[in-house]
Amino acid sequence: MKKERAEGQLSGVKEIARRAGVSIATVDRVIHNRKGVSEATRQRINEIIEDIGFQPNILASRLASKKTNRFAVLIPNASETDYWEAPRKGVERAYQEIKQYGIQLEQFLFDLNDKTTFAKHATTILDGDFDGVVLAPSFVNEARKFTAACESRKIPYVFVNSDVPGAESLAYVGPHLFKSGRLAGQLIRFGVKSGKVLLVNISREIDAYHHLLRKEEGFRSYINRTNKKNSVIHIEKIDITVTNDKAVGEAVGAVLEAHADVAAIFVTNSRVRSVAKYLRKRRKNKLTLIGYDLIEENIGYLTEGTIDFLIGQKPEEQGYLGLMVLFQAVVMGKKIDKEQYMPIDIITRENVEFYKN
Amino acid sequence: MKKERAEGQLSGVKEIARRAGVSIATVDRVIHNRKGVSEATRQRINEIIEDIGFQPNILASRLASKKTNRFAVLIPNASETDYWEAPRKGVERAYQEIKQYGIQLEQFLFDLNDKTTFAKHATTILDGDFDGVVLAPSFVNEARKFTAACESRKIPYVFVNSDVPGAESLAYVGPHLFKSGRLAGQLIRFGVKSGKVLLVNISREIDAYHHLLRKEEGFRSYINRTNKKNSVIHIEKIDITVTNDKAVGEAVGAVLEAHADVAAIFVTNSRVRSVAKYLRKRRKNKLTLIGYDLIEENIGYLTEGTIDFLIGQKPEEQGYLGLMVLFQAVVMGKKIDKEQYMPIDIITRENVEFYKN
DNA sequence: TCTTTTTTCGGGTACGTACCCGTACTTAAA
DNA sequence: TTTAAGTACGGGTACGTACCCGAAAAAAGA
Repeated sequence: MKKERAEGQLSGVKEIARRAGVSIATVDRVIHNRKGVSEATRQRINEIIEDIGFQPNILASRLASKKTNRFAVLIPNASETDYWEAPRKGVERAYQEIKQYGIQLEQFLFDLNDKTTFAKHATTILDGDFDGVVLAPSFVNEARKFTAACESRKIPYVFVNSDVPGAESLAYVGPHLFKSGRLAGQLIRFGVKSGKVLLVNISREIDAYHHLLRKEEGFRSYINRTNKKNSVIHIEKIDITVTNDKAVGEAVGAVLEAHADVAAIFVTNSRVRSVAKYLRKRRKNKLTLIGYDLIEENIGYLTEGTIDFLIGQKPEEQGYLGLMVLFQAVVMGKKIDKEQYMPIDIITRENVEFYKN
Repeated sequence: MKKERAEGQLSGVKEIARRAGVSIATVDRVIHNRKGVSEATRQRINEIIEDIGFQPNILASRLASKKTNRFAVLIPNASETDYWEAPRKGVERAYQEIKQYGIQLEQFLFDLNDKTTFAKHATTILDGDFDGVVLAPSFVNEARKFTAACESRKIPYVFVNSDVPGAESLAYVGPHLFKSGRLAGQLIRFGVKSGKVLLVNISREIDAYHHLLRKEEGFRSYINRTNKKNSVIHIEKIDITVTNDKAVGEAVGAVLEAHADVAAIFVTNSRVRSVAKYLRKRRKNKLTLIGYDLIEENIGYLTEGTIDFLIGQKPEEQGYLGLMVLFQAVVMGKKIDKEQYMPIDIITRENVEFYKN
């Protein structure tokens, strides 16, 4: 523990002021692009800043300016599946790290079964004088409206979990959906050399823009591209919009009876648990089963062997990074990569413990 | 952007002082356990601190106390394999984040082929008045000596990449070696139903404590446990201590000729590239090949299909977390989990791009 | 030339905490 | 009782930056 910080006299506004022969206040004006400085001195000071590579002391800066930034988070609540608990945790963790910089956070959780809750919260946020928003655009049209309003109010926003192409978001933090579908294809082919594979989409509403479909495209892309003469996999597919376990079981069961040679099943989201439940009851554990997300039920089926692979999308990390990106951009003025893809984790019984929570 | 930070008057030493009817200086003495305060007032103040849940403003604190902490990093240089470039990057990234808190960092890179360079740097560090060390205990005995010296000097240290059981380290940040071996076993079995599997250790010196052996144990544990009557995998094994490509190729080739029914090869570290090079030349691409680490050459073989799986250990994250853990413990006074296992990433051609660098 | 307005700048205080220094008060020694 | 040696505490300044306010200088108007 030394005293006398090394850079003490070399950097800092004081040194700049000294070199430029002006006061600290003037330097400060230049740094913050405020008016009241002649063009000549402004340039002189800027040169010196460039010269010594001035980096403002964020601690002192945030301390002196009692600025408070308000950020909003708009994501689904965790009632339907507990998937969204993880991003919440990540957001919370990020918040704990940055709140000492004078950040205030408000969380708005909407109901995945009720678009109007999204819209309602969106309005509240727009009226709430926020400096940035992290949101999951689960309802594409509603999200479009909201982000358009943000843009006109110059409120930066960050997408997490799924993207809305064309929007002027600060960044997207989430998985590359197409590629994660391809990965599922590769995993299937590693264990299944030929035969039929069943692809299952389970979601209350599946419209043309639904992100499940992009995973499906990726999956088909891989399987079709790697079909060789001595190794052909054929894809069967069903969309299931009634999402309770019973309905899912019946739907899947029907296909399996019609196609006895199905060797593997790929479920495009965390609902894989419903399929696992069915397979387990029918003792069809030999089927390779692949799905998404480390929710508790899925982990159970993975551990006991019904599910072979889960694909993880780092949900907590998404929440964490989503808020951090906003912070870095708005408070620290850093440039941000617009696309921040999460690693697509392959999770098995043997490594699941290191990915939990 | 609001002014008037919300907590302004509610927390802070000033408020504590007001409530206790003492001066700020006295409160400060209590907070830092300095002497010069009567037991009565000390208790009164501590109660108030508890009461309002006082959390010191780290910004102001670090600003006011011009304390500088010096940390040292002692890891291999990146000459032998470029694996160690990643932890370096991680350390650097952590440093960029914390240097504004008055942290100084010195990096010492030793030669993996020369124990004496480790020892030499160790001495320098011990003489250097550091407040903490992050080290990779590549040479177990030398590391033991060093950490013992650190303990007697009360210098906290953190292990990265591999652990030294029994040491009083602040934490271990790295993979769970045994479990990562098990994972390799599972991946192999997913593609290979029965036959022989070749396990290859490649390292200049392989003593009883070598961490490669713990991966081997994990691998054997999985394979043996899952051997069933209709699906038996037999493990062949070689240790290779001459590490150039040619020697490795010859050694592996000899085994493959002797055992024509080897269906898969598991290399316990990043040297898998040497085996891949051999297999590729001999056009034995149908063999399943699994190894470790996302170094450039390995990625090449993974992409073209010679290597099927790489197991990643998040090397950059290890460096990042290693330094961060030290920072959190020494500067922020946080309690640290002694075991910080990295996720064991399964990497294939299809998801490798999201794990790079 | 003398005002008035505008531009340009410096002094000084504040942010929340750390810590030096000085003082009043207590206790023990003379 | 006087003196010395603590003990308990408060005042005040500093850290590096932000920003208010007022003053000097320059420009514009008269």
